[in-house]
Amino acid sequence: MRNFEIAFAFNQIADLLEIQGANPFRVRAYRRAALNIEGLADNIETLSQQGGLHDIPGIGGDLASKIDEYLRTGTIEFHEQLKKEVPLGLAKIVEIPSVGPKTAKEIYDRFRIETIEDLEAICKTDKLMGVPGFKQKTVDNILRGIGLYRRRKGNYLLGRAVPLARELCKYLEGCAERVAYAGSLRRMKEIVHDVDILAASKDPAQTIQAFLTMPYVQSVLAQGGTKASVRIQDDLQVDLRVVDPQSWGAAMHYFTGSKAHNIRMRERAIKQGLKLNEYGLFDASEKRLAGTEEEEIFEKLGLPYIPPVLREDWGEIEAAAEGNLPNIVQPEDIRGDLHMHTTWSDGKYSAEEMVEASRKRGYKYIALTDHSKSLGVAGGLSDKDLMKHTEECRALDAKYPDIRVLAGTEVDIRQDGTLDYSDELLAKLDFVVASLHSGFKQDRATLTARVVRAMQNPYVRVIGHPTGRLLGDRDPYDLDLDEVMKEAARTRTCLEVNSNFHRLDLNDVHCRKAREMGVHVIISTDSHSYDDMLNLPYGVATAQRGWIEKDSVLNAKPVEEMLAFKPK
DNA sequence: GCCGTTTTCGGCCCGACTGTTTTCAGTCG
Repeated sequence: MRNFEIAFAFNQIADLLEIQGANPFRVRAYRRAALNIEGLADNIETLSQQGGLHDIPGIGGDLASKIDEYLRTGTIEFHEQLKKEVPLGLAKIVEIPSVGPKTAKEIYDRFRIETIEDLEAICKTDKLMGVPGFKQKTVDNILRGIGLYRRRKGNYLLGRAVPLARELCKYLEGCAERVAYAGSLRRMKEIVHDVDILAASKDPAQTIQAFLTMPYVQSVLAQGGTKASVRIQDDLQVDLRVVDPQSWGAAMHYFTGSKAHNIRMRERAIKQGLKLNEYGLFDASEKRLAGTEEEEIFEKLGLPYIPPVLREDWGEIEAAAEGNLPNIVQPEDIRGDLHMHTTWSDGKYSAEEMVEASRKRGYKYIALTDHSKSLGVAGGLSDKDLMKHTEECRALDAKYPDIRVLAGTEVDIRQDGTLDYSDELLAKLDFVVASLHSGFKQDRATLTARVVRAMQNPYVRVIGHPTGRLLGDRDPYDLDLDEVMKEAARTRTCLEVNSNFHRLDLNDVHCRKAREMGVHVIISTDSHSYDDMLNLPYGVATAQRGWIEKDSVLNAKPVEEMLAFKPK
């Protein structure tokens, strides 16, 4: 997919234009286009060939021709021109918190600094102090921003941020009427850069004081009458905003975002002669029409409630207006976990222990899918052990009538695309997941062919963690997902949404694509321990962000129906 | 640069905090 390349180019154009002091609305146009291209489920090349670029919101004649230019030539002349006019290093410098385009340009014009290192060096001299508008505090802030920028590589994974945010909210509960986290965390994005907490309080000063003195706080970054920012352990920034209880709903909506979604909602309000801000929804005479509850805002704007996971301006407002919001899968729809490991391979707990843990969670069925023989490091099962494993699954199934225990495997797709067990063996199992665990560096065609071949096996029901990425650690394999999804739809092979928050694989954008291509998914935890089982909500949220409906989630179906969904 | 219930020009979301300023620009979300 060239989508990300083009989105990157547009974002960079926006940065460079901003530094040049271009029309801010023009800058915003590039940003918006980049955002929409990133969130696109379709391959932009295909879209371009079909003449469908204009259907992307924010893409008009000019940007469409720039996209075509990029697809044709690999560059955009305007982009190249800008890069000659503005040093690229300045675009990096603008990413430093507290350094915006104006500051960057000012410093560049005076000192010709082009890198973050240059900037740091000059901050450590007293040269900046002579510049109008620059004093010690400004310089200190830039230095602090540089430090923050460098550490930002440790982006916070969703699965780490959620428990932390819950803890912080709990801490503040005694000091406000209502407390909740908002922002990208509430939208359940896979990576968050900060935590936004909202509090409703009649005494904001007291709430803010409590926030600033929490035991987790390392330093205070900003504080005012209604908002404050702190840094807590591991350099995570936490922002608190305090509003009057009657504005709770409006503020929740506002601070949940996304920004693009908010802008669209405000535009919708304006068209109805109303004004929407974080305090409420108001008519022309400033009369408050809604604001205490989030639901009221949608209602007064003539929309059904849009869940936070959908608020990305990926078409949800249009869908809501037409009554076509997807009936997204819910955590309670999940009837069983179809990807789990035990001590037979590299799991921490025995098969029986995993069965009991699953019963406690109320699952109706599970598949114990230990690794196959090639995966020596993970204690993959020999042919003989696989049969013993199957016997134990059958025995457990008989012992616990309230849960169906399926004998399964996570079979390796070998480097040549064959599977690690013979069809004869696989035929004896109830549930087969096939995954890549080796040969990640193979070229696109080879990797794609491996997965396609695996899907053509009549026993393979699921491809596990299809893209192989590890957030922050390993890029996805170079796979032609278009091809994979086409074959998945044709062979009725499911793709996994792996709930491990280091993976979330498929991701939200892929899920959206799967939905559009009619591919079924399973949402599973790939549990190696009890703790891993708690990750399910992250997988569900990822599917939700991809508009996946209950009907296309294999493990939301009753067991017989699930088993009857056989691959072709 | 996009876009249209104020439609092909002239708008474009809106408010808080900081640091530098005596009234505001820059940055951020």
